[in-house]
Amino acid sequence: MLERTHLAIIHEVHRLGTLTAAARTLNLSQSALSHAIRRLEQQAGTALLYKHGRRLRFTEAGHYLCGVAERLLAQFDHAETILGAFAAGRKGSLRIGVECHPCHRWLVRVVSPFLARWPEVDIDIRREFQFSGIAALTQHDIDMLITPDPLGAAGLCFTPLFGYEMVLVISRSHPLATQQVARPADLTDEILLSYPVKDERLDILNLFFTPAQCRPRGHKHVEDTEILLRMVAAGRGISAIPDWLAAEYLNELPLSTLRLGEDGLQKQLYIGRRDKDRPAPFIDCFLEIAKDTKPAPLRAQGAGAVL
Amino acid sequence: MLERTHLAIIHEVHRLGTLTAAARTLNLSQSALSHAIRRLEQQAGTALLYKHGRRLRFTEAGHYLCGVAERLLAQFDHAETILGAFAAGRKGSLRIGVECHPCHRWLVRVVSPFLARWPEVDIDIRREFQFSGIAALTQHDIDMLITPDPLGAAGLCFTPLFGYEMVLVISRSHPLATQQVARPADLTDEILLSYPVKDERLDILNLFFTPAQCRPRGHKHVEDTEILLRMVAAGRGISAIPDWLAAEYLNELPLSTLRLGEDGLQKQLYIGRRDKDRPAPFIDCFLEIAKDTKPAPLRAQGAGAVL
DNA sequence: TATAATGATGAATTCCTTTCATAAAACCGC
DNA sequence: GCGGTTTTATGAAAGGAATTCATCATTATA
Repeated sequence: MLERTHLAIIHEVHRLGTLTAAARTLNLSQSALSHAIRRLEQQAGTALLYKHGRRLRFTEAGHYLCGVAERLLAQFDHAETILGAFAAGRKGSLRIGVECHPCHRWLVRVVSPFLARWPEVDIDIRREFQFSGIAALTQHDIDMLITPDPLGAAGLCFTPLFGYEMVLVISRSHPLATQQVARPADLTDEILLSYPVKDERLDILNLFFTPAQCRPRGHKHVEDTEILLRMVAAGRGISAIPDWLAAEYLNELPLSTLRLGEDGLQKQLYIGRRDKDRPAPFIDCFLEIAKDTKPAPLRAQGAGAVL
Repeated sequence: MLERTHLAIIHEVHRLGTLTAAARTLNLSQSALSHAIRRLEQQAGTALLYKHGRRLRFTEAGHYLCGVAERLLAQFDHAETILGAFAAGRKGSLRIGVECHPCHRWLVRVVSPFLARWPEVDIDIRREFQFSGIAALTQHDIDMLITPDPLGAAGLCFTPLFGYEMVLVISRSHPLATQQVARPADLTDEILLSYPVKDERLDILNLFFTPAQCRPRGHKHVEDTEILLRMVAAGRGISAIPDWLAAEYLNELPLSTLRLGEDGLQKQLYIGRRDKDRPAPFIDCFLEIAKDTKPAPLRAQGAGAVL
């Protein structure tokens, strides 16, 4: 069977002209090369070299193999280089799952410096999971998960990123706009606008309405943050979004924010990864950048601010 | 060092999903594969596979290597196929030396069916030799030599192709045109036209003039057969060419042919090749076709015919 | 929960590669 | 032409790396 060694021998003999010289550069004995070539010729069933004087010349088959060697050896070398890059953790790809719809704007601010720092690492961001983000992480479908719900799972670990408060956003012309705090009972006539996520993953339902045993009058899904907030501003519904996200839009749209209940709906964003992973350096780096990246140019503090 | 074996293992594991199955198709034990992968991982410094349940999954580096394997293994396979073609003698090239200028027209009639029969064999025809055709053959510069002068040389063998007669061609309006036989003394006032070949290789000098201790008045070289014969027809000189070649032109040009001396100048064309060569089948095939190809549509028999 | 399937591991073995020693051939300078 | 040098070829011995064997650990399946 044709092996890389054979190609290397053929190549060096071609380059240097003699077995002896090739043997030197390959750190082998001349005899070893002679035997190796002989074996290869026997297996191939055709001569590759023949003696011309006391030098060697290539037969046609030998010349052909020489060309093969040149191409394949280069590919082997390249493969080993890349593999080395993997080993050093320089190259790879980071598949990031995001279970936090409004995080997109924050995420791009993390990704940009990361991409500059790790030019050979590709980033892939996924929002859709067959089961859950946790499962995707466990099954190696993604490498990191950004989520506000660090559900315990064996082999995973979560690092807190930053805390934030989910706030109610309503049109500035809404009757409640003058209040500081919203109570579930105040909102039973409203239409809730949310990202297209299952109900059980919506904190405003889980932690606000359901405990109070009431629901909004209706519930619609809206994909895009900007459109969602414009609908809210137009009085078409209410929504709950992170405070820092609301802050970004308070300038542009006639919105008001209210605290959800007396204590507010406090959340924390986590970044999760597999425990056992040999820590690729760029994963740690991503984590560092993520931790250092504040959620947004936070111009409003907490809920109730209008600016 | 990354070897073909590693690629094969990676590839089969990817294809079949388990070490055990891959080991079966590779005729190795499961243990062998496990060890091999382990070694490779250690050398590469990065994991390639990891256990998921009781199956194996590829890390990113593993996936990368998988792609490399697919590409490289295909190239190895292809190289071995080609090498097999060389071994079977289907592929190669035939460098044919020709020491017989007028043979060109005959040669193309041999080469055409040969090329059809051996689509993977290239033919290269050479007329110029640094020393002699024999030397070129001995030194592997050519693989076959077509020559009328089979000079003995160690390691070469010659096969006779066909006999022919060198005949004198003169203009049909030449005073000698009515004669059957030319004698050297008749031609001492003539200009000899010949192919650009050294004098010692010209039979008409060696075997006709020189034995009679006389020479033509002049001697000019002409490269092209057609031009040479047109010059002869125009009375600008005389020449000696094979009878079968003359026969081709007797229709078209006002030429006459005369026998050179009482017995004519009888020649034989040979094809020579190296003795020791592992007989590539296409060399034998070329020889067969050459033997079966008569020199030309021979419409005139012998010298003296005019048609 | 017992059973089957799969991978991992350490030690022993086998097989292939390499080396060593030497011969043979070819070139070089005298 | 003849030693001296350079180069390849070869057979036997040595060395080392890949493979196997036997076994354990883990996970899925019935």
